[in-house]
Amino acid sequence: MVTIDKKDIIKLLEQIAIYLELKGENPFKISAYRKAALALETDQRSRNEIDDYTQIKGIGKGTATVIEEYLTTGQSETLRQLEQEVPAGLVPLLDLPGLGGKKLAQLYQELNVVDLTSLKKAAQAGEIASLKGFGQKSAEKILKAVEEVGQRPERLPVYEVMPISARVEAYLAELPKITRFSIAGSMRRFRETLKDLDYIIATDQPEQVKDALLALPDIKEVIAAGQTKVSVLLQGKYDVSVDFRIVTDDQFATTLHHFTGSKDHNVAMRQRAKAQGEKISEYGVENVETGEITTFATEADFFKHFNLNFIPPELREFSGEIEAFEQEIPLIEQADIQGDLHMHTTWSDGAQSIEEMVQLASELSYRYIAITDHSKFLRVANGLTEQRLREQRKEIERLRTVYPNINILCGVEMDIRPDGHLDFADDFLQEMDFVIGAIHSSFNQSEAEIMKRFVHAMENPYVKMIAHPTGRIIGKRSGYRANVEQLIDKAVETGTILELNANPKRFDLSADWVRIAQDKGAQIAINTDAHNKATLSYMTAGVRVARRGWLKAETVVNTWSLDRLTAFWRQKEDR
DNA sequence: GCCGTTTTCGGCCCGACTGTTTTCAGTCG
Repeated sequence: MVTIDKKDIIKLLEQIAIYLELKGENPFKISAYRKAALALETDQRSRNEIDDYTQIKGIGKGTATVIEEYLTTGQSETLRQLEQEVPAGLVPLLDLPGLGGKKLAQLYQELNVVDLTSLKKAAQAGEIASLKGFGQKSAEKILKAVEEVGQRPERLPVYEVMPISARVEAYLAELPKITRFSIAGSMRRFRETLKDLDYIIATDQPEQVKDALLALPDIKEVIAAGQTKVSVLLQGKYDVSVDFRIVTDDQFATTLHHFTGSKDHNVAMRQRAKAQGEKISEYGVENVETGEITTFATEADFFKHFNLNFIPPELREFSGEIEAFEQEIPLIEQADIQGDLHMHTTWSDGAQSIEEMVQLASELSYRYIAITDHSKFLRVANGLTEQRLREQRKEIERLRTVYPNINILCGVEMDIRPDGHLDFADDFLQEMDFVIGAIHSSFNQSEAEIMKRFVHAMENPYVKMIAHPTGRIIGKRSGYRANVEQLIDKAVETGTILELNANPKRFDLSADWVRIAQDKGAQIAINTDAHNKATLSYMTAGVRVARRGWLKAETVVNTWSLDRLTAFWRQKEDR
């Protein structure tokens, strides 16, 4: 018997929605299935804790029947029927720009398009342009889309897009006709992966701004150039589409909110507005009765209008933020950070000397840092032996006298070896100020083997933190088979800190996990894992991920004083 | 398909842009 979990149910409902879309079904029916899937996702309970699905708002009798059938038989008659009516090959075609359910249904019915190959054939044969509702331009667009398929991943990791975003922002900052501007969309919410970039621009000279935007360097294609919206494709390692919304200054706050999203957050906000007789659009809040439109100077004022505190963009994912921010919730901020507990130097695989790292950390006004080079097992990274770590301590002691304003900890990022043994014995570990446990080998082990390694490390009184707990690289590899839930429980039990690695390629633990970790009472450290000068500044990105995970400063140990931190460590040793 | 102390029927979030139209549908965010 195959076990079906909540994710499987969510997938089923989404799958049904996709097929209904391709059938050209009533859009509200389609969105009802999507809403049901979302309602399940938002519900904190696991499958076994839910007995009556109709109790969940958004799930009625119909959907509940579909779910029950799926749970008892492992099949869904609804989905099976749809699969018979609609060729499966059409599903991925929904991702092509300009093609939605209705147009695909038409292509299927009139040209017998069933998959990418047949779509390509129809496009190349010039059959599309003569269809009703299509034309020369849409035929060309489809052909182009078909040929470009697979050339770019659908979503790009945020680290690929950050430099492009920085370039666009530098360009906007120089434009004279702009009153103010802001990043919006999923970049402002700081999601791990993005589809495009969005900017909101306030100006009273929209025509000039539009022309200036169309003069951006590296434009590969202009997708839209309307009165309030300019959309371009920027050429780079990956092509990234960038949308600009041009509005007046009084519309800025509501437009910014609207295009920051997320979509689900916006829907929920509009429902809240509706309940008080108002309608939200990007241009303001309309009183339904009088038609009067209210605008706001800032987003904070906008939220205040709905009796809410300012909801940080990072939290606008429809995961409880609207109700929660009826109260004030202080999240961690960059300014709370007192130090960085994970960084490398030329002693192992870093690019900077210890002294350079100390200088840079001083410039960031940190109170303390830990120098944590790799340990001897990691030969490829020039890992340090006991002997070399003792030599490194001498150098650190020398620097302590040169830089009295910052505390420098003698640390090590110690390997947890494949068999679970730690790279150093306890009597050496107790010489160190700070020991990190980390996995850098045998990524393919089973979950049980990986967890055995972690548990053994966490049970050691001298291992104070686990670095990059899942080992993932966003968009590249999924990491080792860590059971994060179990890891968090063990961290709470043993008083071991879990790392939020601020490297944008890692962000490991992820926002979702640190949120759970905080709820369970675990302590988190946000560390850059810097290997050179530039990457010490990853802290800003790490803090934003922490905010996405609703972290308060209190949860994050590197907002604490060094005294409090060492007292916390002592507790673990005294257990 | 879901929902409801204004409704068990008739709404469902809202608007811009494009392309194919001659007043609008489809797509997108």
